[in-house]
Amino acid sequence: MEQTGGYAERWGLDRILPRDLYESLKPVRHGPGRPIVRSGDPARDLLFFVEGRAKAYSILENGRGILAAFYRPLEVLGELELFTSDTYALTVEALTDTVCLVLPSAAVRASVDRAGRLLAFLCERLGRKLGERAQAESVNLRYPVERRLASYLLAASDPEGRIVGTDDLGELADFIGASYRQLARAVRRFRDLGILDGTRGRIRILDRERLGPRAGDRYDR
Amino acid sequence: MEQTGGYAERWGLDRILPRDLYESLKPVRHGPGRPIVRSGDPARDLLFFVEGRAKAYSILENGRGILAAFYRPLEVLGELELFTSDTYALTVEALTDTVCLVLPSAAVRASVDRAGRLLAFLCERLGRKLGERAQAESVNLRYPVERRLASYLLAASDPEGRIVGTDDLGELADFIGASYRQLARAVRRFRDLGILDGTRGRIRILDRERLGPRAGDRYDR
DNA sequence: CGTCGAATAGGACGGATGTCCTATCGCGGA
DNA sequence: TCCGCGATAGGACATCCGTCCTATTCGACG
Repeated sequence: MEQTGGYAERWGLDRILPRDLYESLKPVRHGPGRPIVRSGDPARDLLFFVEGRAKAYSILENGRGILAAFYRPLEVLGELELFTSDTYALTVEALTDTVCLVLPSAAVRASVDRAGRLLAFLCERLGRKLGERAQAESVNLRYPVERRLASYLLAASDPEGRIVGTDDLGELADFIGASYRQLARAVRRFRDLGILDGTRGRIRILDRERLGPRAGDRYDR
Repeated sequence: MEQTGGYAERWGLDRILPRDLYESLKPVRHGPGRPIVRSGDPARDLLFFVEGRAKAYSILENGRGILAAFYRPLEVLGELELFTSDTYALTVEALTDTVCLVLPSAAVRASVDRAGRLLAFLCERLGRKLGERAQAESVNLRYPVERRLASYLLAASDPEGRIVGTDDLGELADFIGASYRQLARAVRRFRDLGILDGTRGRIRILDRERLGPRAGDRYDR
């Protein structure tokens, strides 16, 4: 059963999955730029994202996108759709080489009575995601871009100022729901203040301290 | 055990709850304007909202609010926090006389192994809420207020044009993430076009057909 | 019926944001 | 090294939007 390369144990999936489900886990790999699940495709699987980085997004009718989240292990994909929907809501795209352990959704639904731990785990993840989305929505909707940028940088950087999420302005614009142009203006102001640095669509934090007062509510509360 | 007034059976809670949890359900009533749960309070209970109407909202540091949802039975409150958080994220306020059947969260957490059906049910509700929030966020963030108004009216009205959600412009402004003023401008334009009617902060749909082309993505997909 | 007060409708203005477009930059190839 | 192309930085402008303020309206009450 080491076809899952030890990932299942490392992330404790052996403790939350009934034995039969645990044994039916299958690893699936995707390289950078490849879609792991695609919005609108039949939601047949529940996936445990155990290796690499990925981003989740959706595209609206008017062609504009929302970058919903950046994923790193451990993450679950397809849990939103498990009891709710036939098709995936978001496209999740690998940013690096990734590994997912895959379980057919139908098998999970069929073992509800034995899968209390798994379902509790999924409730926890869903609760967390819902909380995060609600918070991000509020911030995106109720603060100007400059404050959103400050919020993001605080939420996505460590104390030394290294950015954990994305430092790509294009992606960031989609994430905080702004145009590239407007985000660039905010970056410019922060650069003039000596808070940020960077060129060619990338940014670097110079003075994390001074971001706080400019941030308002944060994305990660 | 008819202290729950038949609500538990009507909504099928007897089929998803283990016997001991089912028997510990307690009805709680709240009148209009009363908070059912308050943002920031300890999240001690899981509540089944079985009677009346309510609204859920949060307030940001800058004093601005987000109206997250309107609830009518059957709805679940506190499921987001069940495995995730110590405190309620949103304030839920009764709009009419309401009844909730209440279960201590700790009791639910303690019966994970027996509560597969309940947890599956909660996963379904969470998945639905998450999907709805994500969709609403996208629309709010990526379309101008006029299109959001059209989207809302389509999502919240029946084919004859009766509004199911709120017809109060103040509440609606919070819900779609706009200022009252800006929403009023959009209402004005639609009124000039003969699509809407109404005064004193209330609206009525005259011509539902013509909303479609003005809507873009909808809140309820 | 007239008056008063609270709430609504709408004007004025400035700021925030998006779109479009151009100048500039950086890198790869000749 | 120089040239050319794709990408980035930033200007110009129109629109969307929020805040502030005032006129108007509706209803309650005398």
